[in-house]
Amino acid sequence: MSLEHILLGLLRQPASGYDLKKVFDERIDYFWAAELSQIYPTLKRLEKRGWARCCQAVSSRGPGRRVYETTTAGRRALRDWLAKGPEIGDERFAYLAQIYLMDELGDLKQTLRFFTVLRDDFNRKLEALRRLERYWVEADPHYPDELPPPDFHVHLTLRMGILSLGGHVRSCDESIRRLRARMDREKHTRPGVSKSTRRKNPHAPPRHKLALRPPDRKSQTPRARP
Amino acid sequence: MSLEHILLGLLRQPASGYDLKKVFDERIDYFWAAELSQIYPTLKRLEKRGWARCCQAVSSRGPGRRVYETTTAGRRALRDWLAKGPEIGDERFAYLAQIYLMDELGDLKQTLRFFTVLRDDFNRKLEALRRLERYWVEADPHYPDELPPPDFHVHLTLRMGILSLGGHVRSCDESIRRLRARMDREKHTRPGVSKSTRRKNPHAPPRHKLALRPPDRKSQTPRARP
DNA sequence: ATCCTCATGTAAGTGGTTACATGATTGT
DNA sequence: ACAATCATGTAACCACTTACATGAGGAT
Repeated sequence: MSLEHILLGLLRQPASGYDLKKVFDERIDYFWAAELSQIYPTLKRLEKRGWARCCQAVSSRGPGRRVYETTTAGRRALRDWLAKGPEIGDERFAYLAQIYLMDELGDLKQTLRFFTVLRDDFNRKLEALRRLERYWVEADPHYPDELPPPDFHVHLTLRMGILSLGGHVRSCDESIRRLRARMDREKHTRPGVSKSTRRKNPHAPPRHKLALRPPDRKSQTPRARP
Repeated sequence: MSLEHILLGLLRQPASGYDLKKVFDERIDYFWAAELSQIYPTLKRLEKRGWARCCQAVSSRGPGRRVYETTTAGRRALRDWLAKGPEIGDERFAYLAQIYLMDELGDLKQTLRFFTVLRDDFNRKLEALRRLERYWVEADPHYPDELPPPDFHVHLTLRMGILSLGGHVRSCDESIRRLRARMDREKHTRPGVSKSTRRKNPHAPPRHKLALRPPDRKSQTPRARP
């Protein structure tokens, strides 16, 4: 479980479950989400396993705080996780599945609308990360070159987030251009409802010429499974 | 559940659970994975709900095939799903979490190794998709402009996959450049084990200057929750 | 004989979400 | 008085994975 290891990493600085939730929402958000209802039991599990220790603390309001901290055994587990290389699961992208099947709507205008919404969403997230980066640049005169190692790694993570989101936005832009080009071509060659934009019979099953297996089937990258 | 809707889309052409598994492994793989043990119960559920119908068929070897097909009610459900806009969950990226916490290893060389492995993995996946695209280009003289709508949407999906994976590879390349630059600088300014590459005390908790909340906290994009 | 592919499934477990329960303190 | 924030948690559910069970037919 990755959440366990992430908590191990964050708890190198003591924090309560409630504190951690804020860290996720305010800073980790763009690559990992976590709910309190999952954080609390995970903390207990870490404690039971000896990877984190807990001490009670008082709060000005509300119930007593349970402040956790990673133990040396916990840090060993964290290092093992980091050292065994990148964990790339088979990520699932529902929006790609939607595009794959969107011929069902039989209307390229809807596909176009879908892509613009998608683009705007990626772009909003991208802007949020860029704001964060700008803030760091302004706050620290020698950002990012002179950063101490922990901050440098945080910086690397943020850069990855910004660059890959930028890639997503550009992907959408390219698709939107292609879509518009195709729609223009159809409008000019046969005005009115063309046979390509609107399905003649919406109940006819779609025929995928392209959905053929590629010739070198065996040489395709197999999914990484542990 | 997205798998339900994906099956609804794929079953516009009749197929058995076993057939569908192959479709996932050979073509859908880069944006959605599915196991047989999940596909079979889902098919039953779709049938019970009236979104798919099933008919028995014989097989030359092995038990009888249960061939499913989407019903008109099922296609309505599929269209509703597609029409209600992109489904962008809070994707989790364990490898970004690993980078975020990798200062724990206290050795930039290991971070660099991590990034090169990551880059190679993205690149292998990218090459697989490019091979697929090349195959389509060669097989069809007027690819992609003259494609019928279903194939055009499959094409759009593949392009999105290729472009965003390309973005990931470039992100890794940039990080690798930055890492090398920093390592070079350290080597020249203070030869031997420098205080930036190696942690003096591996048990000291890391201090994150950058892990501060940005000034415009409230204006950050909230996660989309339905 | 033994293994691979075809073809169906079940059962147990994991990682995560949604909804609910509780109660103190502070601000409007 | 009412809502928001602080702070803890539980219970039920959901999507998905791993491991297991079964058995026919063809290939080595």
